[in-house]
Amino acid sequence: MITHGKAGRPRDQRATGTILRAALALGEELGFDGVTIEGIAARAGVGKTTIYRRWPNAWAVVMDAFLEDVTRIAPVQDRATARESFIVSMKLVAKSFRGRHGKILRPLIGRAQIDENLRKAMTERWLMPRRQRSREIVRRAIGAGELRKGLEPDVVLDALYGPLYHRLLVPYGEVKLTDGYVESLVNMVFDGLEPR
Amino acid sequence: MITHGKAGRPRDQRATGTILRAALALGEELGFDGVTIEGIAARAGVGKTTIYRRWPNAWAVVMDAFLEDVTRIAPVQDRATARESFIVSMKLVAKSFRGRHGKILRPLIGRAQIDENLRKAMTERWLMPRRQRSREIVRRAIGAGELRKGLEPDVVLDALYGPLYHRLLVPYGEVKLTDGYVESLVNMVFDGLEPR
Amino acid sequence: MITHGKAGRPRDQRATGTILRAALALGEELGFDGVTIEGIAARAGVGKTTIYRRWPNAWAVVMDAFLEDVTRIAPVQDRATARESFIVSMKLVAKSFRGRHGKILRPLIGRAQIDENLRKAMTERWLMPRRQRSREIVRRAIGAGELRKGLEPDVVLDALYGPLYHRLLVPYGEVKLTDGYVESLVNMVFDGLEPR
Amino acid sequence: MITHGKAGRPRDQRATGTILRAALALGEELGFDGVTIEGIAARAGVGKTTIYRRWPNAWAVVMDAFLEDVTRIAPVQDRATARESFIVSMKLVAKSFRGRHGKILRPLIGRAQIDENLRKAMTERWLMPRRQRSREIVRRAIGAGELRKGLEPDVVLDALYGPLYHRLLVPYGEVKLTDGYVESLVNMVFDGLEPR
DNA sequence: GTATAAACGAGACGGTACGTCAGGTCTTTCT
DNA sequence: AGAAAGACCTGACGTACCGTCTCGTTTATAC
Repeated sequence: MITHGKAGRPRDQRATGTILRAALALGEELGFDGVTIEGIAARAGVGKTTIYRRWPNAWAVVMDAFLEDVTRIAPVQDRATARESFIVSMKLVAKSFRGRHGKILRPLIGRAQIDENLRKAMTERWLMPRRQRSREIVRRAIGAGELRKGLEPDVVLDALYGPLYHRLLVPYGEVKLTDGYVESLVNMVFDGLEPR
Repeated sequence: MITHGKAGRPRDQRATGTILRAALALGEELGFDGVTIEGIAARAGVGKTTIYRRWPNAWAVVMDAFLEDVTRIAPVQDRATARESFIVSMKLVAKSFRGRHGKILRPLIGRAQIDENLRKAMTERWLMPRRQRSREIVRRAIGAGELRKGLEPDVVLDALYGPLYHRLLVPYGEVKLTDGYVESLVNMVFDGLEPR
Repeated sequence: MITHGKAGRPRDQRATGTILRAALALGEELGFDGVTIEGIAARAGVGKTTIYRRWPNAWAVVMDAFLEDVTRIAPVQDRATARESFIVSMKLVAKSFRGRHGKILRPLIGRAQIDENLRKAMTERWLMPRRQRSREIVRRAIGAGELRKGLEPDVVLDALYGPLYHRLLVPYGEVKLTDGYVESLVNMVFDGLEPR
Repeated sequence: MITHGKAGRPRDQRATGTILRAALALGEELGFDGVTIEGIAARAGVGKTTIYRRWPNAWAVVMDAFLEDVTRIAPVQDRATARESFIVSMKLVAKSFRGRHGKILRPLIGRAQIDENLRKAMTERWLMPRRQRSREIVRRAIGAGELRKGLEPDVVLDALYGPLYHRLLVPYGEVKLTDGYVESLVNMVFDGLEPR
């Protein structure tokens, strides 16, 4: 009497989408700490159990809603030179930080400081893949002689992307993530601080 | 008949300390999202009103408890050269991130993404003063010819400190904030990525 | 092409029995208010729909399980005199109250105070038939001169059986339904309270 | 430092009353199994905790609401003879069964079959006191020669009151608790079933 | 030295959301 | 077409904290 995982009513795929959209809408209206399982359920016209069957808590829903479309926004760009690749890629990232995604991302990374599962999801489904491809660009540029031999790709990437996240997350003033900022940042890191 | 704010029983100064210590203890035991006004009150043997009279919510208590001793930990160091100053200062910061303060700081910065008052407190009472002094070091180094003319101090500081906070907050892997990392990071940024 | 009520898979008759047994078992383990359609289904290894196809709710299942065997337990006894008939019959009833059936009957009558369908089922399938036969015994005894003329059979039966149910259901102390109690009760009612 | 059970804000006595009244009102509107802590709280304009602080569940509230005024309704009456005392007392009981209290009492006794605390409350706060006084009447009547020597008061009371509860709780037909019924019942029990 | 005033601990108050359970219905696949 | 499995929406459960509000008590300044 083998029931090979097919018995029973299948999960309603439309419900999943409705829930994700409701979560984002609520977050944008009330702020993401105001997102509540009960709120999502009411907004999506869905029972609470239907949500709990898919996610363990409200933040996990928001994270999924975010990851759903973040991947196609701001993908890592590959250009002729590393310098150019990073300027283009990072301008895309800065743009998404300035816009709708920044509004979601800040609370999400914030919450991830406390919620280990959230942290893991963010790492595996978003950041690691980006890192991978970026590391490749650095390695190729080293091989091609564009970048100094002996550089550690991860340190390089920290030096480039670190400041972006720093400005997003760490509140030391009112500085903005403009395209100009990205350009002068990348150039500065490529050229070094000292006079030649 | 003006009673110039001196009438009535004065606030118990010992209670303030007890509350702060209780908040930290609870945070370290349960995680900082498990810190609750009721929990602190019970732990400190204090009424809830006594806490609400001093702080608006539990995170504000934790923030105060943190700021209380963070200032004397890892103050900005000033050495003969900017490169040296940053290496020393940032090693202190890295050390505090690796230890007890990192455990508190991560949740706090996390929560500050959502709580505007927390963000403001952190900026004004901790980050801005540090920035100020660091900016001065950069400016002096430019004047002394150690650093390239025309550099914007804030971009420089982002390039140096950004990666540190990035590794603390953004989960892309298991890299650690060692002293060696700080050294190679600072040197890399000072020297630039390209071969000379 | 008429398929007159024979089409499709026939109901599994064994399932009916399994369900009834599961309901009783659960009731005896958890108390009868802990009996749940989901619980019965899980215990009987049966889908919830299979139960809903046969009964409207959990109490109806329990009622059926009870009525299944209550009829053959404690049937109304007919002896030479009414007094004897009632002593024997009521001792049987008292015995069943003291035992397993009392454990089920109390919650059932309790629930019947609220659930009109339960009340109806209990009346029609259990109590009315007994009443009928008991009334006959009373009427015959009146005709035979054993009982006073002009007595209303229903009042007589209330006076005899009422105390039994009273002790079962109404909690005024710790009195027990012993055989001795039945005997002295019946004799007292037959003889009257006043000295002759 | 003795805090003699007086510390803290005292319970709001008006809330207690509002809750009890809300519980009864809901019960009469929806039926007593439809009475819910959430419903009572909403109706009374009170937080759920305020109810849970006083009672463990909805039935306990209903029981308290019932007991509140049941004591002054239908108190045990004492007349010249036992026969008269019981006729008057039981007519009062029958009347209350026919009216508002019967509507509440049936579900309550019903639920008490399942809920041991309810059973206990009903016994101690309502039934036992009545029993006590009724027993006294029986004993006095025995002493005065109105009743046969050697009668057990509890069996006598069962024979008198049992039928009343029987008709209230056990569904064998549509017989009503009229004054006439009470009279013929009491007389029958006093006189006995057999012709003299 | 007696008011007056504020802080204190305790704990009740009306709320919101939690995560769970069961209800009764509906939708699959299997027999 | 019935059965099992299991998803669906609904509604109530009992709990935890929220931030506010009495209480009675304590501790200080002001008159």
